[in-house]
Amino acid sequence: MFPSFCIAKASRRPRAGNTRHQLCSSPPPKWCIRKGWSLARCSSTCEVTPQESSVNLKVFESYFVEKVNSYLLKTAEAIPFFELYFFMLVSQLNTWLKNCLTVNQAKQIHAQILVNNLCSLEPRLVCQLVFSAFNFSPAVFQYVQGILWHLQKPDSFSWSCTIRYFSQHGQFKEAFILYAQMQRWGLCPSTFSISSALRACGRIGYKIGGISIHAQVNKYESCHNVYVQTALLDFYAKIGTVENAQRIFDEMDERNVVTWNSMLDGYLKYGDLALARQLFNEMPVKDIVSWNSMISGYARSRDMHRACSLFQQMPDKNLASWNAMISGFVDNGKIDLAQCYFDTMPQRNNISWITMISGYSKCGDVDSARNLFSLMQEKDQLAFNSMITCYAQNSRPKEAIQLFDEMLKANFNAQPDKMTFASVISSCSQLGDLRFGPWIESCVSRLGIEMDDHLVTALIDFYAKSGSVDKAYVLFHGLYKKDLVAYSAMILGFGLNGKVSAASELFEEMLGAQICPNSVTFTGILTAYNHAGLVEEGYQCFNSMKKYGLMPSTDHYGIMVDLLGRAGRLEEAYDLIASMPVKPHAGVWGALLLACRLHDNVKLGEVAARHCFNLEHDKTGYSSILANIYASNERWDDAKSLRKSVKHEGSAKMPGCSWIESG
DNA sequence: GTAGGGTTAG
Repeated sequence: MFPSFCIAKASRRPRAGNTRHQLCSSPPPKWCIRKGWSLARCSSTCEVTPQESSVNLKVFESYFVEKVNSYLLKTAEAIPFFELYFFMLVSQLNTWLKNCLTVNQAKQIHAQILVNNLCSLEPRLVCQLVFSAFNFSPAVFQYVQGILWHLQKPDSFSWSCTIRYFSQHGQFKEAFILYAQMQRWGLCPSTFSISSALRACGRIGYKIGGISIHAQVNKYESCHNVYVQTALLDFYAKIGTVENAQRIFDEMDERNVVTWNSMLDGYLKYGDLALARQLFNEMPVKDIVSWNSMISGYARSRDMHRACSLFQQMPDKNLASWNAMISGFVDNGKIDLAQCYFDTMPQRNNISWITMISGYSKCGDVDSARNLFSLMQEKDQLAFNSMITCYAQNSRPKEAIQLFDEMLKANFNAQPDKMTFASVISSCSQLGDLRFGPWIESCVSRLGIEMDDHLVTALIDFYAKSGSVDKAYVLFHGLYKKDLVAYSAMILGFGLNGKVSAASELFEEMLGAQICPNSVTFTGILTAYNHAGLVEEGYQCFNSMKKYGLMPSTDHYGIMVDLLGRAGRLEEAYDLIASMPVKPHAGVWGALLLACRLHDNVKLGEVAARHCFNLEHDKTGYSSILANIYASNERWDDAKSLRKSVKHEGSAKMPGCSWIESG
């Protein structure tokens, strides 16, 4: 509970002769107790439940009550107690602020700040709110913004702190909005609000924002400040205009190691490794960041040899150095070496674990990923996200959703965010059950997740794959920016739902919007033609892939084989498989086998089935199709002996489970 | 105060 009574600055002089107010009358009053001497509990103004107990204040409070009662008339002795109480109250509020975790708690503490007229604590509250590790939902942002707007005294420091905190906690858009608003309040931005806002613009690639700040910087004296100049340099390096970064770098009177590092990072992002290495060699002082940046630069360009060499040469290594190496091995498909470094490193943090988990996820080793995840001591939001993503991307949607449930129950440090939902929604679309729709939407609104284009695209895929293509299209229309992924999802959605003309129109629209299709887009459009049985259009589309610099994948061949096969062009389908530059997987031969079943072709059916048998351990489905082909051709003996041999191998078909019976 | 290492959608 909050302290049982309120303290406020005396707003008017108390009436003379009233002993109750004698305490405040002389010397000139500083504070008085509003609710009288009985210290009766104020109508409970607040029910904050801070993490730390308020025992000290409570102890003091009872002591105070006792003292006040016994010294009721001895004004001079009561006042020091009273002031002390006030300071304790402030310190208690500070403690609570430190532990304030939710907007609700913040609102309650804020109410107490206002009621006690302790407005000097408001900036603290703002900073604490944004500094806390809890989720930065739009509600928090709005609340913080509200406090800043209504500060009794516009305070540049609170604004700057808030901008910096938002910028440091990945809330870049918010940081920039606050930066812009700050100036509407007539506050001159400090050098560190400028650099924070620039950082925010650089991170989200908000070019206009950063360039405006650059233009504005000249208005202030800050244009010669090394931090501001470094932030500007870094901004241009991040958005990829290295020439501008270079110009700022050249014109700087004073450079520190961060300036050099930012320039180095610019070269590395730009992909000019030789220039980066030259700068690295020229640096007057290298710190650990310089070494780490250079190592990850090499790792990103798949030069693990040079990365290793630098790693061995560097005078001091920190966690980031080891993590950069692990990440490099993971990105280069060397999970064993990554594991080796992971085992060797002197200390690990969550980044090390998460890098390994995502590494195993990328190579499809879900069990190893799960094993690492379960060994993690403190699972944070990103750890849950990486494991959920691992399940989602490795076709284990049920486990993804199960883990999401655990995450909701687990703890406060791991609240789902939009990245979590991207994978959760993806899992739901794999399950293709429309009933997940309302569940997703209620979770999203309950947790205050902002629906960005990324999430909406995942939802488009979900609704399209669950059969609600109209809803998907409505969402598609509402997208802020329709990108390649969104178009591909929608085209596939139309394709799966048999809307071939809509798919092909959308494909044209996408080309008109200068968006270059990739292999997923072609999967979508080919699926559409396949569903409609449009062989010629399919062929044309398949052949046009080269025009976009794309090699048809095994999946694309599979769709074409299916399309040709269903149309009865079995020989052609077989020739297409024979012409494949890569080895066809069982899906491709399976498509031909199915087509042979459809058209009762024993000769090709046997060939296709033989390939399927060689490629897949579980032969039951394929042999069942082949047996059916035999039966249709009245080759009862062959059908019988095939079924018998499969039974003999101990993998008898589970009754009613064959995917072919329904297909 | 600035910089480096990790998790999203088709």
